[in-house]
Amino acid sequence: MDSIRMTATAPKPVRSATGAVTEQLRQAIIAMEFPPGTRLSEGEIATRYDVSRQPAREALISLSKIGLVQVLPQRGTLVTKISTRHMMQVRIAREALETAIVQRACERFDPVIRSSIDAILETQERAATDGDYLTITQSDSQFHGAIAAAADCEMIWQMVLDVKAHMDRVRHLTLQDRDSMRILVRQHRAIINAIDARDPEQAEHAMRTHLLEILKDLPRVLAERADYFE
Amino acid sequence: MDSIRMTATAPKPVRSATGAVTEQLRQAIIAMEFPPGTRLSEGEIATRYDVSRQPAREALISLSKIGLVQVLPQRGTLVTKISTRHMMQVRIAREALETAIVQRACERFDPVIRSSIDAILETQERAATDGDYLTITQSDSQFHGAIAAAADCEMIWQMVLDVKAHMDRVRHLTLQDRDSMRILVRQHRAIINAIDARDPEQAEHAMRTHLLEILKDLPRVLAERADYFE
DNA sequence: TGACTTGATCTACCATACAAGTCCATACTA
DNA sequence: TAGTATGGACTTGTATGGTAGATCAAGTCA
Repeated sequence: MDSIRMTATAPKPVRSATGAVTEQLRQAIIAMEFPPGTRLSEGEIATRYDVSRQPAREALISLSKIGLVQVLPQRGTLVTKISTRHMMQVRIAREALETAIVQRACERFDPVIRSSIDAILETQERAATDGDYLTITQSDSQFHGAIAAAADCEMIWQMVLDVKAHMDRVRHLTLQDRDSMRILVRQHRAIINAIDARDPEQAEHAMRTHLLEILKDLPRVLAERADYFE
Repeated sequence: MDSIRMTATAPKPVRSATGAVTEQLRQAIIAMEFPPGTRLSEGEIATRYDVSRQPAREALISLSKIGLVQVLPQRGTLVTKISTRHMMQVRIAREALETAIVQRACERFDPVIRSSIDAILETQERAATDGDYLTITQSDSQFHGAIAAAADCEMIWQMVLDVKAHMDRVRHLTLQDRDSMRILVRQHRAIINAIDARDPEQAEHAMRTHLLEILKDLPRVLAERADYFE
């Protein structure tokens, strides 16, 4: 399990309190531990993660830049509700960035990183048959990140990570069955095959359909959990 | 002059010390008031803008997220040098995002905002003949922002603003002559014409050539000011 | 009754003090 | 002289006190 941390997407361990709180809080929000609309506060976060108010504050500011929380001056901080209008832009942005990445990947693709991708796909294959949701999501991020790294687009990948957080939050609401996991792995293979063949149009198309798949359950979630939306 | 603040791209006035310092520092870095490699420090910024260390610190953190400065823990903070590798990704990212915006603009374009764009173009026309660099850059940002707003892509525009900061810094180094200003206005007209005609391919093409123009002087700058690069 | 005032109690924001790591010049030692 | 400690002057990171603004409920006056 620890070997996957050697891939290009492995985040460097954060030693600072601010970084630690930011990361934990980010994951907690994505995992719906703090549902949309939840009222947070610097002091609350501080005591929860056993740090002072300052790191807690800076963590909230960081997440507000991404758009996961909303800081209302002198009033409070709350977890942003999901907005279909916002999700539309998130989808467009991620699609634009990641299709650009795979197109560049068809021109320039680091062979060393390429060889490491097969292992990621195998991990996904096993996780799909096992129905292992956690491993699927983690290795999915690794897959996309590895492609970006191989295409020398790591700065763009950082941008993708920010918008991806919103999609991950929605995805966490859609209960993943084995079928959709298998579809995901198949789509991943289609993407990497197109890159291997240096076919930009095919790669772009494969990536686009893959990303479209992620949000196809959004209307259902909207109907079921209207309180999470605005 | 104040009427232009009514357009969609006008940032809401920041009353907080952190916001004010962030904005001033950002513009100062873009204007090369702090050249790449300059060593900053929280205390230094604090005294310069007459605030305490805390707002200065948070401003530096914000700019480090964009990539304009680099915070080295316990060591210092410096203005990031220009990297051709980084600028390549900046160009790809902005191209991807803004072509996506104009494509969406061909499907959906707010007529009220559309009508305000003509005034922006006229302002640019005057500024180009006058050789007014400041007005050109300001209204350029307004033009792109207005298109994003009309296409209901304001969240994507925020992302563009971040990467645009890097391109603006390079652009500030290339002394703008009247000819290139006129080219800029002509390209803007080509973009808006394509959107008016609801021609996605043409709009994308026009935007792409326009953005390509901005960085065409990058090699010359690299040769002249190698100390700004890494 | 209804509009307004007031005050208690939240909040984020800012200022300041302290802690800990880094760098560098200087002094010391072999 | 070359190498190594060492102490001080930086830096960012963290903790905490205090302030202004927002909210809301209770009270007051018409």
